[in-house]
Amino acid sequence: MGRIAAMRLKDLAEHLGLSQTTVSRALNGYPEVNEATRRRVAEAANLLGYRPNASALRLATGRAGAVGLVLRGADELGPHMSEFLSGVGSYMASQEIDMLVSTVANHQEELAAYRRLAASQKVDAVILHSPTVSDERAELLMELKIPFVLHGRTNIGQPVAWLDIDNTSALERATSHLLDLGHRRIALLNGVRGRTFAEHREIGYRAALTARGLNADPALVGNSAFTDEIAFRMAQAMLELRPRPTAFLAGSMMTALGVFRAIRQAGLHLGSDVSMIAHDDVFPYLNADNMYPTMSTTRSSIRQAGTRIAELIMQILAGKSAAEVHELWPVELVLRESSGPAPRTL
Amino acid sequence: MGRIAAMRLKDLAEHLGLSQTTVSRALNGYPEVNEATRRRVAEAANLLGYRPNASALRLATGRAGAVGLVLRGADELGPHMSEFLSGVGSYMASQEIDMLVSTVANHQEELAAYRRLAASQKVDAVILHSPTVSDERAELLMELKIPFVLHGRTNIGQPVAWLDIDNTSALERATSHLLDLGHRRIALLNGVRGRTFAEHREIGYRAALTARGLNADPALVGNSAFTDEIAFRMAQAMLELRPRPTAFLAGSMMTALGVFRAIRQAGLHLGSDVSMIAHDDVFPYLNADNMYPTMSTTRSSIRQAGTRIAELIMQILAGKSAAEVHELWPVELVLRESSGPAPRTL
DNA sequence: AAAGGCATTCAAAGCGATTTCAAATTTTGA
DNA sequence: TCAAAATTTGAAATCGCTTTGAATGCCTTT
Repeated sequence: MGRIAAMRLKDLAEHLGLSQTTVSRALNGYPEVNEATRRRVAEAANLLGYRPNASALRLATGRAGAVGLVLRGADELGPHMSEFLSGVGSYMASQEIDMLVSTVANHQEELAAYRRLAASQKVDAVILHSPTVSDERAELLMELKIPFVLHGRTNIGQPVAWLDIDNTSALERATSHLLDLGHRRIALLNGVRGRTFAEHREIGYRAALTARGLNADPALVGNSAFTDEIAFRMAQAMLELRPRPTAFLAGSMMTALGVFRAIRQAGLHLGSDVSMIAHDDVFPYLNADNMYPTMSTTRSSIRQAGTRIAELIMQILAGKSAAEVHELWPVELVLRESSGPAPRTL
Repeated sequence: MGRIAAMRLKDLAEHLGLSQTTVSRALNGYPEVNEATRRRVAEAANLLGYRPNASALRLATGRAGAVGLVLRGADELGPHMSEFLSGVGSYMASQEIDMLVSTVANHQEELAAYRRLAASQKVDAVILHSPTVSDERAELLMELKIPFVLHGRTNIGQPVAWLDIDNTSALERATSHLLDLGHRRIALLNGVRGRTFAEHREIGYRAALTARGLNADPALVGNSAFTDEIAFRMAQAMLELRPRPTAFLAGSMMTALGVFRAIRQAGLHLGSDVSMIAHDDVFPYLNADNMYPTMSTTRSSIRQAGTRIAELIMQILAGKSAAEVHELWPVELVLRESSGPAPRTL
């Protein structure tokens, strides 16, 4: 109610006995203003805590000073997303750009949300994530002419700015390593079907198998969201197969926790009876090095990706062409205790 | 660059052969407009995808249409926060209110961030979280006259709108239950010192002990952030004490994972050699029921709290007095396999 | 001494909405 | 039938900023 009336440019100008024009210019670093005046203005502004009204500034400049992020299902704001977000945020904060986070219930609503963002001009750009192989949202954003950077990759007609990690190569190397250790029945707990990253991972997995003349057993490939519970169930079922898998490729650390539990419940030992390599997005609160046994991982910091994507967004907004913004990050393979030689007997 | 020129009120008005005034009124449901015209306007607006420019609307109405959330450390955007946020978001989305998330490096920056939000009028209200017993940020927000709802409680001179869970009672009941089971050396892995919720939990813990004529052993009380790694180290150290603790109260599910690992590494069994009751904020991807053994918990959905706080914010903005907005939520005690009778011998 | 140039400053016109106040039209009532 | 009231519309002011174009004063230059 009794909101304090924030100081306006006009007030500041009157206080200084100057015109709004001059004060505005002084604060925004325009050259045509006397150095002495500029200092005087800056000092007063600082002292009185003046900051331009954001809405007015946006209206006048036409820039929203914000980037949007639409999350599907509200659950999508899980550990991956929050880690990614804080990466984005740490850079955006330094640029005084706001992050506008909205959540929607489903695909249709998501498309509607982008249309709304475009029409109401609330954001200058958008970060698009978890793309499918041919992503409708990306097409819509192109059509709406709202700049965006994609976290991941997709195949639509036009060039798109993106940053992705090399999932194919990561899984090919992880799988090859397990094959080197003598494993022949290797389970893949992958992300949901249709997502580009999941497809890429499966390609890498199959490539490694094929290179040894092996075929993937469909019973050993699961697609699902990355929660410990689903992973537990899938791993449990797979461990009941005969011959059972001797190794698991887990799509995330949450998945790894579930698999781990299934292994233990089956009375088996991780690292000897069964091996596991998990993908690690590097969560500060869940460290592969501190697990017991320590977890072998394919590792890539999703937070760093967020920070970099924020930088790329700024480049796009500065006029760089989307066709020139592509980054494919390599993924480390870090071997620890959870991956060992295949057991002699099953 | 070649941003598509979004349709303006003026364009829409011209298209309809009406004045901006009438169109604006028609869209905003003012009574003094002919029903036929209103329908015609609504139809055209819908067809042409018109939405008011957010900045202009905000400037004209003086309402920002957004609530702010400042996160300290960017790490603060961990699993708790993201779960809370998606609770907030799900309600805010239904009200067409944006969430403005910013991250800061430390306490000083956080205070500065609030001053900035106030001066630039980017938000109508703020959600304050993780308060200390006497929270400086709350005082600042009062001073800045920026409405807010606190997630947790604090003690400053003036009345503050808040929603909190009953941490004291939760820990008192959990501790009492362990005492009933015969445990006498019960470790408390609490949140960082100074935070209200951590103090409240310790009060509950001590109250239960005192009721049995026992004293808390300082060596069995740890204060830290809720990560599996720190919890692992603390639990490990405590398990080396003689006599060692026979039960743990874990502050979060992440903490529980670390304690669990320490127990296993010490060659002990959870549920028989050592008991544990963990606080569960209800993460969809980490379920106490699906752990092995299943985890006894004090449970309260942090997501639901977020949703409710969003509602409370809207009430505050609608003019409800902060003094009338207080909610203390009970916490469930859910007993599962991880808490059992104290072992006979140590 | 007049003119041109430079450094500063300012008045006023946007930006795209809402809202006040007045005008035009229709309806009502006597 | 005509004034008064009710209904419906519109012109213009306003929100707080940026930015254009003009104005001011002071040096130089010729």
